[in-house]
Amino acid sequence: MSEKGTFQRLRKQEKEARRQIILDAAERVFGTCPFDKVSMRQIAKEAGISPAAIYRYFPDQQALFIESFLTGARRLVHRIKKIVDNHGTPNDVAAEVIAFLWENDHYFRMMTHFMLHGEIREELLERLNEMERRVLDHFQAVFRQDARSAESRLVAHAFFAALNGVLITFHNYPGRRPEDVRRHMERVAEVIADLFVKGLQAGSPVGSA
Amino acid sequence: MSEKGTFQRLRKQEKEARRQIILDAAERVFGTCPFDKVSMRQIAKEAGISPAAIYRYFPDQQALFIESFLTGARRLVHRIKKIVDNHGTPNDVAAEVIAFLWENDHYFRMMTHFMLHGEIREELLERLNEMERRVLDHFQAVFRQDARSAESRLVAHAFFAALNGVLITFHNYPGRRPEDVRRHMERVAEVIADLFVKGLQAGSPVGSA
DNA sequence: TGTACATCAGTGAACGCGCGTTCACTGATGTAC
DNA sequence: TGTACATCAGTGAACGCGCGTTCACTGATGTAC
Repeated sequence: MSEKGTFQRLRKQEKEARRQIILDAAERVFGTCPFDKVSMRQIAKEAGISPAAIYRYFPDQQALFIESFLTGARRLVHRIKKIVDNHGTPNDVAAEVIAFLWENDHYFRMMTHFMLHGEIREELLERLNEMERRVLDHFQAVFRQDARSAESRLVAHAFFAALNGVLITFHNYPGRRPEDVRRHMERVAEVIADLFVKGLQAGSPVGSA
Repeated sequence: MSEKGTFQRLRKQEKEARRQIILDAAERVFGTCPFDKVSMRQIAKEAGISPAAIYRYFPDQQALFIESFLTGARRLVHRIKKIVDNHGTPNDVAAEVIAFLWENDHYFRMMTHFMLHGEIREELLERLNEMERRVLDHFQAVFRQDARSAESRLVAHAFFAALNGVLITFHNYPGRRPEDVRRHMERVAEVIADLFVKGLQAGSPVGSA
């Protein structure tokens, strides 16, 4: 009985390991190919299996993509948390977000994809939301406002949105070399972080004259 | 000779009118169908012609889409200009941008599409850039900064990016009714406009301690 | 005025492509008696 | 230990779809003599 249990556990672990191989392959493909060009066939090829085999491990493409995205998002959240814990500034956080999503463009692409092209299954959406909430918690903390005030949450929302906007707006900045685009993003993000800090020092964010 | 010229001019006008019919049809299709689902076949159907006929008036899909986008963008720029000319505030501008791009979702979709999924032909890109420059000019003006300072231009960039970010980030805000989403966007945009104004009053946007 | 030709808008069908996903099947391994 | 059966990973080919675009063609109108 206990041996049988062990066997089953082992097989489950092996299955999990193979699942991870697919995720890793997906990761690599995302790294070399624009997100919206990535296909199940490509991922299968990179993983060394047939496309049909993927469906033993993931119900469909959406589940696989979101799983892959969450892996990266967890890494980013972890980095943000470290900065906030070490008494970093909003500008430090902004720089980290820009850097991470610049260097891991596919996560950024997936994020905007999920934000814009809805139709995400309820249970997957919940996992995305949970991630967003964690980001917002950290953003709220870095501004050192009263964490329970609704306005402070709104500021976190605004900061999150603004940083996303920077990444999107200048993504295809025409006629610039990539390093110039990145530098521009960093500067704009810095302006935003700076204005947020100064604006918050000046008074309650909304309504007070 | 002069009659011949008139004839040719008339025919050119007629051709232009038919071109406009296609653009209007595209506009209507965009209004009822998510941007990335719109096809040449659909537009042709709405215009009452065959898909092949479209190619007499536009070299390809990209040219048609960008032309359609520019029509809407021109309208938005015009509204922004009016607000700035009438001494509106950044918050007024923010509200207008959110309202317009909320109500004309397809323009917003196209904008993000162009920003993210590059590969736009040089000559069309230039027309998009020109539009962006006009928006930035007005943004710069509404903050009443020194219009020639590089920092003031950077603030305009930041404001533009932040507003885009608001529209994208909360576009699919889960489990909310559309009017709640819109209200949320308005509030977040208000926070941003407010923090920008207060932050600018507090001092030079970047670098000054 | 009549005729031969050129121009051009527009059509229907097809091309070629790539995609996510499914299906019938193989072959290996584990399980029960 | 041997045998019949169950389980399951994985495959190759195909399904069904929709897309942007092209092509050979029609038919109407304008033009030249």
